[in-house]
Formats: sequence, C-alpha cells, structure tokens
Amino acid sequence: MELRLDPSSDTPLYTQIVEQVRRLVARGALRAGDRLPTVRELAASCRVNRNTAARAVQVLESEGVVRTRVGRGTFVADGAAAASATLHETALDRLLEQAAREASALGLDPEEAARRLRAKMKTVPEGRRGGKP
Amino acid sequence: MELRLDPSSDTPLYTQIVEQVRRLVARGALRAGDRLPTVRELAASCRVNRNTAARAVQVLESEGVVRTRVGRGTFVADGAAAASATLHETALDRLLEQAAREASALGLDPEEAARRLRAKMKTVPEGRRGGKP
Amino acid sequence: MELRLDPSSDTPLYTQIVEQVRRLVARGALRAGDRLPTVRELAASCRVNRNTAARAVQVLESEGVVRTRVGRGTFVADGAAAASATLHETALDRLLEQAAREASALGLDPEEAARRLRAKMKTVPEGRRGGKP
Amino acid sequence: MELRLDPSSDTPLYTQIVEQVRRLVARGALRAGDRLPTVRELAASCRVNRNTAARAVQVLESEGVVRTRVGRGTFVADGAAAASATLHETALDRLLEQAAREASALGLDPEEAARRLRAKMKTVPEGRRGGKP
DNA sequence: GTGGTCTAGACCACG
DNA sequence: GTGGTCTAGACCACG
Repeated sequence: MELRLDPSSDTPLYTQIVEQVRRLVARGALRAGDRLPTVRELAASCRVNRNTAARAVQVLESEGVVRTRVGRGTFVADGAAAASATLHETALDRLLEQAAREASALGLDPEEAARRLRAKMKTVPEGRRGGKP
Repeated sequence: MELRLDPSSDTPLYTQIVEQVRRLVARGALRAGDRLPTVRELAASCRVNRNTAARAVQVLESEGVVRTRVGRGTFVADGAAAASATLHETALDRLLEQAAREASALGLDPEEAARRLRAKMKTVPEGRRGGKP
Repeated sequence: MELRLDPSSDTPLYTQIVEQVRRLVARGALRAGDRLPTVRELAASCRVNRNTAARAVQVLESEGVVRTRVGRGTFVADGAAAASATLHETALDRLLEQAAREASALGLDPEEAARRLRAKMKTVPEGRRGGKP
Repeated sequence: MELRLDPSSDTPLYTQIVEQVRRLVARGALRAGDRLPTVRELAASCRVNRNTAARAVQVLESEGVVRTRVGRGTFVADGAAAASATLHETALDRLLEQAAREASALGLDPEEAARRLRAKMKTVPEGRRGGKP
C-alpha cells in the first residue's frame, strides 16, 4: 500500500493518510478483510512520526473504515466501502456548498459554475469511473 | 453591518469576520469609501475580544480590501471590489479542485457533479447576480 | 497660506501641515516676522480638527520655526529659515541612510542607487533651486 | 540567527523582526527551505513576547517569505528571495521619492543629492554586492 | 515539541 | 473618540 504524502500541503499529514486510505477503499483497491500495514510500517513508508500514523488509523477506525484487533493488526472493516462512500458524499456536499457560496459571491450564474467544475474534473487524476478495477 | 459568527466552527473567529466582510464587498453591499464599524463596535456586535476584531481588520487591510486611518476609522478601499473578487476566485478554484477530486473518488461523471453544483447554487442565499443592487 | 493635505496619505495630518509650513519657510515663501493664520483659521482652511491644527503649531514651535505670543498670534521665528533647513537636512540624512540600506539589501551598487535618485528628482515638484523666488 | 531590535525605536518590534528577516533573505543569508528558529526561540532571543514573534512570522508568511507548518516549524519559502526583493524595491522607491522631495526643498540639485546617497552607501553595512556568498 | 487562536488588560499616537 | 502595539497567560491542533 503505497501512499503519496505532500509535506508542503496545508492538509495535515494524518488527514492525507486518512483520505488516501478512504479513496483506496472507495475505489475497491482495498476490500473488507484486507490487512493494513502496522502503524510502524505505515509511519516508515510515509516517513512520518508514529503518532501521526497512529492518529490516521484511529480516525479511520472511528469512521468505520478499518477495525483494529489488538495483537492481530488492522483490517479493512465490513461495510468499509459503504462507510467510505458516505464520507466522500458528505465531503463533496460540503465542498459544493462552499463553492456555491463563493460562486454566488462572485456573481457567477449556476451554469458557469457548473462549467468550471466540469472542466476541473477533466484535469483531475483517475477516479473509479468505468467500473471496478 | 450585522455579521453572524459561529464560535463552534473550526474556522477562526477572525477569519469568519474577514470572509463575511469580503463577501459584502464582493456583492456590492459595501462600496469604496464606505465606513466600517469601529473595531470596538465590531467586537461588541460579534461578541469577540477587541484584539480579535482588530486582527480581522488588519487581514482585510493587508488584502487591500480596507484602508484604516488611525484616529479616523476603517474604510472600504479603492479597488476593494477587485481585490475581493480575486480572493474569491482563488478560493473557488481551490474548492472546485477538491470537489472534483471527491467526485472522482466517488466515481461520479463530470455531468453529474456539475448537476449537483448547479442544484446547490439554487439553494444558497442571494448573490450579486442580475446586476448592481 | 494655502496648504494641500492628503487625507488618504499615511502621514498624519498634523505632520503634513508641519512639513508644508517648514517647506514654505525653507523656500522663502514665509519669512521671519510673518504672521501665520490662527489655529482656528488653519483648521478651517485645512478642514481638520482644531486639535490637529494646534498640534502642528506646537510642533513647529518646538522646532523653532514659529513663535507664539499669547494674545497676539503666531509668527515665523527669527532664524526660522536656518531651523527649517536643519530639519530638512536631518530628514534627508535619515532617508538617505534608509535608502542606502534598502539598496544595499537589493545588491544595487552605489552608482545605480544614485542614478535612481537623480531620476526621481526630475519627476518631483518644484524646489527652491535657482535662487529665492 | 541573531536579530537586533531597538525597543526605543518607533518602528514596532514585530516590524523590526520582519524587516531583518526579509533582509537576510534578500541577501541570501537565508535560503529557500532553511528552517527559522521556533517562535519561542525567536521570542526568547529577541526578548519579546511569544505573540509578538508569532505576529512577525505571520506577516512574513502573508508576504510569501516564509511558510509555516504547524507542529513542524517555519521555513524559508520557495520564491522567498523574489518576494523579498519586490518588497525591498517598493520600500526603496518610496524612500527615494521622499528623499527627492526633501532634497528639493533644500534646493539641492540632483547631482548633489545623488552624491550624498553614493556616499551613504559606502558607510552602510555589507550588502549582497559582488555575487552570492 | 511545533505554531495558531483567543482573551484581558495596559498603554500609545492621532483627531 | 479612533486604531495600533505589546504583554501575560490559557487552550488547542499537529507531529
């Protein structure tokens, strides 16, 4: 499980980890029952503090995306895909609301705002479109 | 000038003030030369400390949205509308980028994402659309 | 005595008054013994608060440029021209020192800095050059 | 990084810090990616309150000279040298304009004013002249 | 440990 | 009256 963190981003490192794992689950690259790397391994491979990795796992657990069994490791939870999708829906909804507010403050009409979002989507990296990989 | 702050938001109070004033300027509700409430009044009406209100004003000044004159008060700057619009464009661009990423993770196609944003814009409070008030 | 104040300048209003009076004296437009307008008249003609005009006069007095005789009015002091020139020399010296520091921080060589100042002087309003008016 | 503040100056302490850091960047003594002292260290070494040091850092951040990452520290930003140079150019321009006005009030000719600036530059502390250190 | 936010309260310059 | 600066001290998020 290779994650790419951007240390110069405004998004906290632990949040970047959380988001990427959620994305892997949403995309089907990680499935219920799959084992995640240990916190130590995760920290090492992402080159972050162990606290940071641990915090990411903790958030994922609280979201119902992973499930930690003491002494055995961390696994993708049953229902993780659904949980993950719900989280993305919530995030998307919040972002669209904020974007609508900004567009509105700028006096853009809905059509123009929609056009800009459509354009953005074409420049953004791969999604899950076109079925499970 | 009535602002509504949400003390439980994770957006800092002074940032909330900044954003709302920028919005009033972008919308044309505040125009070049208009006087803002004094820092003390602003603090009182927002129920924040004087320093917090002062900090918001300082940010707005550094953005070119207002111009403060010691002993005289704070005024909407010449060119405030343009400065404000630039800031909103930047914010919108960032939000659309994030939204595109989320939509993509959910497997939405650009058309569906655009449709949702269009819908949001119709539920959002009034903008400046349709010319100067 | 017509002064032109710029209310949108960073320089305090009372300082603008002080500087313009000093300049009039340095140029010879005001001479020892000339009477200045009263504080009230000054305030009215400059459209500033009386406190502001009073403060300007007070500064000019402390600099030795004017001399107030209670009940009689304010007059350009004996030696005002010299006092005024000294003040301009001091101000110029301080400005050149700061400018040298900035030019130095930018890595400009003395010749280039000097060239820029020479250019500025050609765009600046009238001086006293060429003898007394 | 040793800064020298003058508490009796009328330049605010946080501005003095800002200016000195900008100067270090403009001169190449601090380069993109370099880490600044922590806010607490800066406060201690300058003998100012933590808030005052933090404020200086925030101004530098808003100018694009540094980039702060919570929990990690403050670093000289990419493009800091350029941002810094722009700020020095603006400052120099303003100073030269004022100096030109003073020189003009004194009846100095451009050549004499330029000569004085050239002289000042030779007495001012070292700049960046002569290429990268 | 890092930086960020906020309050309370003092003191100052300008009008 | 206006805004600006500074300190002291608390509390929080991130690593």
